[in-house]
Amino acid sequence: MRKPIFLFGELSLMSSIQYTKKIALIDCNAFYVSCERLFNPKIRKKPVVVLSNNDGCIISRSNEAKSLGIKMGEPYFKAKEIIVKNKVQVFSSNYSLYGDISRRVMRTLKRFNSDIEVYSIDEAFLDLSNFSDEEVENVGHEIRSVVLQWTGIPTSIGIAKTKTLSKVANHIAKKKKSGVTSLIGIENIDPILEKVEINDVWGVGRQLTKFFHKNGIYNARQLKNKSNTWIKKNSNVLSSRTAMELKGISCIDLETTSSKRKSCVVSRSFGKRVENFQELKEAIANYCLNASEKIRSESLVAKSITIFIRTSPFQNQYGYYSNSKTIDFPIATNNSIEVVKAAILILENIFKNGYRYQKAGVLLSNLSDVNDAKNLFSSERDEKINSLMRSIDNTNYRYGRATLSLASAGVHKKWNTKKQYFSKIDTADFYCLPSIKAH
DNA sequence: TCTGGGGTCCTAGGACCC
DNA sequence: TCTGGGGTCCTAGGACCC
Repeated sequence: MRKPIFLFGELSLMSSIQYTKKIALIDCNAFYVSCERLFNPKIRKKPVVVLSNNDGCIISRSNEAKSLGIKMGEPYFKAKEIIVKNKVQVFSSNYSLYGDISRRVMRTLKRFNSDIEVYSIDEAFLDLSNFSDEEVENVGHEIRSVVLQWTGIPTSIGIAKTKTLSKVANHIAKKKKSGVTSLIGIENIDPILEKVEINDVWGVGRQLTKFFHKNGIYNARQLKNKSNTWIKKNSNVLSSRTAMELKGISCIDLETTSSKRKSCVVSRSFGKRVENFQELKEAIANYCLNASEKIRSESLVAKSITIFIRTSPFQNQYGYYSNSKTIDFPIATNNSIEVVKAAILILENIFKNGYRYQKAGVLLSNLSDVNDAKNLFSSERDEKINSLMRSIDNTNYRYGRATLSLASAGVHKKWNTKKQYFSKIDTADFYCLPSIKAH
């Protein structure tokens, strides 16, 4: 839950009774690259990049790769020349590895305070309000060295009074060798905020940057000092929140309890363009199996399903087509068979012949807890299907995904994602343990 | 030839109602 | 022929995040 934004009168009242919060943002440096390096010491000092699914874009870069001018999010084929010339090590992404290392990092952080918000796979906010102004920076250094020692992952840590300011602090920490920056106890942070470009502020994306530039706001200090009335009138409540947070007034709370998700998407770009209906159907069926399994594992059921398909937005010579459709299930479900059935029905509806499809996906939405969703109509048949789903899940958990599947999901999977540079490291696999040769 | 995937929240505008 | 105004709810799409 977010706190309301304080209006003028309340402001002085609130600040007089509010104790100073201290929020740390811990961010893993070049996280995916760091994970690959853990298991491959030879690439420690070398330029390394990790690619997105389908080996499409560059989504993680080591410092050495950054200084070669390789950009975040850049398509791989565009950077290939620099990569080859400089012998940059390239990896396809290995999300189960990164997820596993991430959990280890978060577990380590929890030892410092259980009030933690795991914000993303490589970031967490930690409440350090219990420490004094004087000691909090040292605590940051302590966290950093313990995480490095226990997990091998280097981090940057920013500490400040609000989440947005701790993001700013983190941004500064990234450029420092010590890797830790605290803005706690600094009377006037304007000179610091002045050096932070407006597009580097958390919550300010491309569109807002354009808007702020048009209105003469180029850095974080300028936004901070802009009147709240002006911001609310000319922008929106989110910008207003950001500005308040820059002023040191916390508007975005730490969310320490993980809430249930509201939607679940599984979508992929194809390794090869797909033109025929049968293959598209197989792909969609596979995504449905993944999505249903995922929500089953979280005890959720979906009321709605959306299917979308599209051709490449970058290659218009073949004609662009994109379409999606949503339908509701009669009764909320997480049953793979029902989900696949509904999906194919939609696909038949939106599929058009003669296009080279590049991507497709399924979205399960209007999710609710399976126990809340139990209704009067559940029958013996439902129980049987549920127990079938459970045994499929258990089998697949034990013997690997796709051990049990549906016929509609196909076997050839010509459309499957490209993963040319996969590191094949599996932390749950005995055979992936580094070996030590005995004499 | 080759351009990721998975989320959340906000808002404008349409549908509907009285 | 002339055809209100205001409220609520829902949804699609946009913007943002990593």
